[in-house]
Formats: sequence, structure tokens, C-alpha cells
Amino acid sequence: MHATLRDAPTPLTRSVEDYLKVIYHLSSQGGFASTSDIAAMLEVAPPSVSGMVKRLSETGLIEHVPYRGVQLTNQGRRAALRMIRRHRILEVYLTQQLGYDWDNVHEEAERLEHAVSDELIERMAGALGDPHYDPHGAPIPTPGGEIEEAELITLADAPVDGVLELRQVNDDDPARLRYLADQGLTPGTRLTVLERQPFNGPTTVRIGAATRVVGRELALALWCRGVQA
Amino acid sequence: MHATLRDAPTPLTRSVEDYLKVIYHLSSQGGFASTSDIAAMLEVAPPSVSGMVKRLSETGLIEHVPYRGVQLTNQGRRAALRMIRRHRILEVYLTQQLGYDWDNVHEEAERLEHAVSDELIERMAGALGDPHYDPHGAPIPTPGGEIEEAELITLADAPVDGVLELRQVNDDDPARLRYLADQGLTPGTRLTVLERQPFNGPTTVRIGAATRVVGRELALALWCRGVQA
DNA sequence: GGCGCTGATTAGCCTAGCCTAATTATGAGA
DNA sequence: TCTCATAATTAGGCTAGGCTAATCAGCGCC
Repeated sequence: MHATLRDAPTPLTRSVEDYLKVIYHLSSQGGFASTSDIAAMLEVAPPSVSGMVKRLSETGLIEHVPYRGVQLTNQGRRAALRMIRRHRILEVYLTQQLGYDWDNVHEEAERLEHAVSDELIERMAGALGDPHYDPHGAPIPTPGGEIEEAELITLADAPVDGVLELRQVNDDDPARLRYLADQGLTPGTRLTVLERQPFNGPTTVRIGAATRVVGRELALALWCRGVQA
Repeated sequence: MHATLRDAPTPLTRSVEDYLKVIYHLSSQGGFASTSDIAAMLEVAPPSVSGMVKRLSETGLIEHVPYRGVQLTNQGRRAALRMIRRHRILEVYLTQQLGYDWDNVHEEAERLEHAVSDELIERMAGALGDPHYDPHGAPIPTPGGEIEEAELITLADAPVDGVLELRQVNDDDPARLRYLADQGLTPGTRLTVLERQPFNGPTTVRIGAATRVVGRELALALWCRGVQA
């Protein structure tokens, strides 16, 4: 039998699920998630993290190297990916079936992800035709725990003259999401980098027939894939 | 401005919401809900109820008469009806939009009702055309906190020769719900009471062209309204 | 009117998660 | 190598919401 995201040996608390998700995101690039970064992301005090880290490593969900940070075990990673699948399926469902906008699904999904059953998530996924990406372009883990790892670069790092496809946008600021939707900057959009001002200045891109100047901060929130012209 | 079920002055905990729902159901007929009945319904020990009762009356959600029981205040009743609306809208949504059966929606709704926002509930209600009854025939409170109080009698109490419409079925036993669905005994069904055996014996009814014998226990779970023949 | 059963309450304890204040480890730079 | 800022941890406390054991109130029955 193959392990799937459905395994739920001991039901996890809401709080534990949140810690695992945050640790997943923080350790996805480098190796370790630090106590203070976890605390900042969850908006709790660092000693609260130390306490939870102790409990999580006792249950085998994370590995803790004192004064270095933590990493997910395989078990912890599966639990985290299960939450991420739930969150992203919920976001797609709320936007496609219930008229939510892509800038206000996050909060709702954040609460629901702890309450839904695996069955409900799979029914939603089925009703949506098993989507592969959430509304912001983030890949949705499969029920088996696989997740696409695309090599994306931000628009701020894209080479001049490159032809790009916008694949994913950061969803951490609703106002930015509204602005992006307004500008038609949604996943799938093709754009050509025309020039970039020196000293981390704005990037000028062509989108279809139009030309836009994108400031560095915004450009850092736009993840793209290179495209054969 | 009119008070609505959307008021949420202080967000309530999951546990508090459960207590209020149970107290609502227990005190809907008689006046007071007893400590031990609440404890039985929530599957907690009686002292846990005493403790929570103290907190709930301090926050003004219930009124406590020591050694007698508790009653909801208006504020508590509104909070309870809000949860009941959520629960019943969720049940309709899960059955109508996501293929759940009427015997397995309860558990899912029980968890989701604490996590959904008012906005999501109203979006679901809108997508369903603002239903008035849940899948088991129970009336859905309005967003304003009104709930239909129909005078229903159980099939076990229905007079012989009466013509009835089945309006609502108890949803506390999934196996019974499956049986009822199998027998076509769903809300809206017309039936005629043909006879009843003495000493609380079974009731014989005609449903369309068919005749069925319904045992007392089952008959007590079927709530009906008299109909002009 | 008093006995005793039942049900409610109080006393005291536990766990999960949070907090602040105090302490300790790490590692960069003099 | 030593110092010191920063980050992490420990110490100790708080609340919500459970629990068991012990006590107390209400009331039916003799």
C-alpha cells in the first residue's frame, strides 16, 4: 500500500497544522526554518515556538537541531502537503463555484482547511476537474503527496529581451492582487522584458500591444517561466 | 438597525458554539436544559458543564438557575440560531452541490459550521436559492434569526385514518436515514394511517399504492403534519 | 419530619498553547 | 582569543476546557 496525504494517524490540532505549513514554506528553499522566522510568520512569540518545536519533534513531525532550526520529517512533510492541497483546492473552489475573488479567498481557505474532511476536498477537486494550480498559479499537491517544482524566476530577475509567461503571483497582499487583476496580470499572461533601469530599478515589459513599467517590489511578486520566442 | 445573526461581538469558541446549540435544542420544548442532559449530548462529564455554564452566564449568553438548569438569553439564542442556520445551509449545499447523501452530511457540517464565514454561508444559500429546509426537513433560520415553528406530530401519535404529509425526520442515526431513503420516506411524502396495534404497537400506513408497517421506534422519528384529505 | 437517592456543584488536577522575564549559546568582529 | 549582540531556550505563569473525587442540594417516600 502506498502512503497518501490521507493518512491521519493521530488527528492534528489546528495549531500544529499551521506550524507544519509554515515550516514547510520556510524550509522549502534552504534547509532549516529558524525559530524566529516561524514566530514571525505565525505572529507568536519565539518561546511559544520553542515549546511547540519540542512537542512536534517528540511526535516525529520535525527534526530539531538546537540553535539551528527545524526541518520536516517525511511524516511532517506529508502532513504539510496535505494542508497545502486542502488550502489550494479550497481557493479554486471558492473562486470558481462561489464567486470569490482571488484576493479574498485566502482567509476563508485558511479557516476551512482545518475543518474539511479528505472526502470533501476530493469531491471539490472532482467537481473542478482536478485542478493543478490554485487561483494565484501555485501548484496543487496530488492526493499522493507529489508537488510540481517549477523553476521560476521573478520578473525582477528576468533577463532583458526575454519572453516570459507569468506563472504565479504572491498572494500575501490582497491590494496587490486587486491591482494585478485590474492590469490583467494573471497566470498565463505572456510578457516581453524590454528594459530594466539600473540599480534595481523598474522593469519595462510589453504585454500584448501595451507597454508597462513594473517597479521592483511588484516585479519580485511575479514569478515567471522563460518561453521560446 | 435590526439585529441579525451576523452579529459576532466577541468571536465564540468552537466549544461555546456547541454548548449553545445543545442548550437551544434541549430548552426548545420545556424551559430549562439540565446539566446532565447537556453533558450527555456533548459527551463530556457533568462538572465540565458546570464550569462552562459559569463562563457562559458571565458572558450573558445563558441564564443559570442553580440546581434547575439553564436557558438561553436573547443574545445566546441568536448565537445558537446562527449556528443552526450554518449547519443546515451546509447540509443542503453538501447534498445538492457536492453529492453527499442525507445520511452522511451531518458530521461534515458539524465541523464546517465553526469555520465558515457569514459571507460563505450566504453565498451558499444564494447558490441554492435560499432554501427553507435542510435535507431532513428541518427549518432553516433566516439571517435575521427567525425560525419556522411548525406543529408537527410523530407518526406514532398520528390518529388512525388521518392523512399526513411527512415533514421532517430525525437525523441522529445514519442507518435509519439510509433505510428511510430506501423506503422512499422523505419529506413531502403523503401517507394515510390505516391502523395501529395496541400497547404502542406498530402503525400501518398506506404510501401511494403500497402498505407498510412502521414500528413504534421508527414512527417516533417521523414528524408529520395533518393534511386535508 | 427525616432518610437517602439522584443530580449538581466544588475542589483540585491536567494538557495545549500562549505569554513575559531571565538565562544561555552562537558566531562575527576587534 | 575575547567580547558582545543576537537568537534561542528555560523558567514560570495564564486561560480554556477537559477530568475524577468529594461534597452538597433537592425532593420523593416512609
